[in-house]
Amino acid sequence: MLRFPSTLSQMEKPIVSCSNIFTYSHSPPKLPLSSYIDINNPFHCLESCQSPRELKQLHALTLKTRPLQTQLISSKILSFLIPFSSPESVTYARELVNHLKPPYLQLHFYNSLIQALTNSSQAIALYGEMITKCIYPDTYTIPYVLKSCAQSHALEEGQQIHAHSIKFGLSSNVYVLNTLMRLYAVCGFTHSVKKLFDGSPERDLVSWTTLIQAFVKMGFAKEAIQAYFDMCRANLRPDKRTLVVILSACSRLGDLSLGTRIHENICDIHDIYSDVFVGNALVDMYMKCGDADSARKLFDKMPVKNVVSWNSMISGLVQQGQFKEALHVFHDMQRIGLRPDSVTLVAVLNACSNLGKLELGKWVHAYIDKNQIKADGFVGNALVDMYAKCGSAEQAFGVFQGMECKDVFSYTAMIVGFAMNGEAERALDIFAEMPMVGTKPDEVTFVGVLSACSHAGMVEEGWKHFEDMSRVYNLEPQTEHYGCMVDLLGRAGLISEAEVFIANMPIEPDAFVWGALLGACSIHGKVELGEAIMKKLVAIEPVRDGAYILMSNIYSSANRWKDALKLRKAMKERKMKKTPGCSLIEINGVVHEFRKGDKSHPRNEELRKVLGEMAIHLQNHGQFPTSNFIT
DNA sequence: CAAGCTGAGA
Repeated sequence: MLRFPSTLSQMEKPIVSCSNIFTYSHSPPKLPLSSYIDINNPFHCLESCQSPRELKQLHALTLKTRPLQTQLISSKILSFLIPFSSPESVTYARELVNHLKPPYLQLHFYNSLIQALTNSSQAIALYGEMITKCIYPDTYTIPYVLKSCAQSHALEEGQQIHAHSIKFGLSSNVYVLNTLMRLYAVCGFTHSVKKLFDGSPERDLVSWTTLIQAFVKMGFAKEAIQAYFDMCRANLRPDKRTLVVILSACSRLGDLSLGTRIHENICDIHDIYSDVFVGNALVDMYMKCGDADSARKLFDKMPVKNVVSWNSMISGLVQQGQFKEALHVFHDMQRIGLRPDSVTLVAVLNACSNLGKLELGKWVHAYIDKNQIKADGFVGNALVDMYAKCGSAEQAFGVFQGMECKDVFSYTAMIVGFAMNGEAERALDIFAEMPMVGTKPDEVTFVGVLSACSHAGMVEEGWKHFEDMSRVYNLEPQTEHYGCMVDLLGRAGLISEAEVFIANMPIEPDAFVWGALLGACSIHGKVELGEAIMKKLVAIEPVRDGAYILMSNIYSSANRWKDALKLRKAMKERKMKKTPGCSLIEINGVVHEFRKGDKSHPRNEELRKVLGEMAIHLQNHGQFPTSNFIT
């Protein structure tokens, strides 16, 4: 006998008075209950039930009037409930299934319920109960439950179900194949996906799409493209979903010509502008391949745009270093009244970091608080980075402390942030916390750590961390790390140590490393060594101006004006232009940009007067600017 | 008896 305590108490009340479930709309209201019920067939009232409560009343009533038919009744009610997918009806149905026994308990009840529960992690448990009751899966059960496994990354359960699919002879079904492939794809087992695909007698477009997707997800973009061509060769035409996946492979490869080719193909086959997913994938592809103009053109032509379309534009521009343009697009987005989501805000914060737009960054922070967006993960990390790069290490630290789940990126942002703002000690304190919370530093973290040591002149400490990289953390130092070490040694005046260090490098020193040593020569006035490094640097990257400038500064400080002039001339002959020195400051929301030699600022005269006074003030206190202070 | 698998942006 079923027990539904709340329902029973409901049932004791006069049911007629509380609803119209047993009546038809034209029925007179106040007749006794018995006159509405067809005693021979109480189930024909089912369709008039309008709420779970009414259904429970009918259920209770039928159980009372027909105590010998509880199983039949429950299964009838269940059949009626199945098409409704509201949470209440699912809960009720799940309870009914618990009490049913074969032959009333049918496979399709489980199938429907498992499907309805795919998002709730109960699907797997229900599948287990089904097996316990000796009801065995068919080609519908397996895909539903596997979908749930894939969603919750339940690899072990998924593998057991994989075994079931073989045991019950279902593994040649293409839906079973596709969902199995999906399971292994989300768990990162690309090899298993490929093996399943290759071993299957039947594949459809979904199988190909899933295979390509698996390759893309794990960064095998070339294999993804290869599979795409294989698919075309097998005479299958891509659909919208395949195209989205293959376009993202082009994005990752940065292969503009392939991406453009696929774009042209799409125009032949589909009306692409009707699908916002394809449009977004195209915008993203053009952006990641460096063609911002084509991306913009496509974006403008899209008849339907959503927040992802805007985000693709904004983050694409940020990635290309077009920060001001990115903020322009963001303001357009606000003008049309589209609400930014966390992805938008991350991109905007990134632009703020690079432009020093502290005010806008603060606005984003306020927006995040006001809209109860969690300042965790990407958003939290972007906030920390923004405050740090805008010079507010304290506020960066505030956000950092408030974050519930800090990952490597959070720690790295904070360490680099403190290092950049001259707080080497605090940077190293944060670094020391990492082992305590079990977060493993990565290569970038060490760039922060080493540069902190470098700026604070902590030679010993720097050496220790550099050695720990490979010894403790199993990280191979890259040229950036060698560059930091050269910088650390060089700044501290240990130039010959730095030279030995470079000579012993296991990898080829690049411009970054030689540049650091040249910088040290510039600080310590080492002309001959500088000249030797200069030659190497020009050989590695002849178009960059940095080496020329540094070297010419070395000549100038050694009063070798002729040599300095010669270098400047050589630059002119090679048509190299010096990248002008540039600084930004934001006051009351307006960014003021100053380039070397630029006199265009409206308050230029005043600024120069103040700078002159500051120079005199500094000199009176024994500080002498090393180069032209006023330019 | 009813039903399924695959898509975008940090």
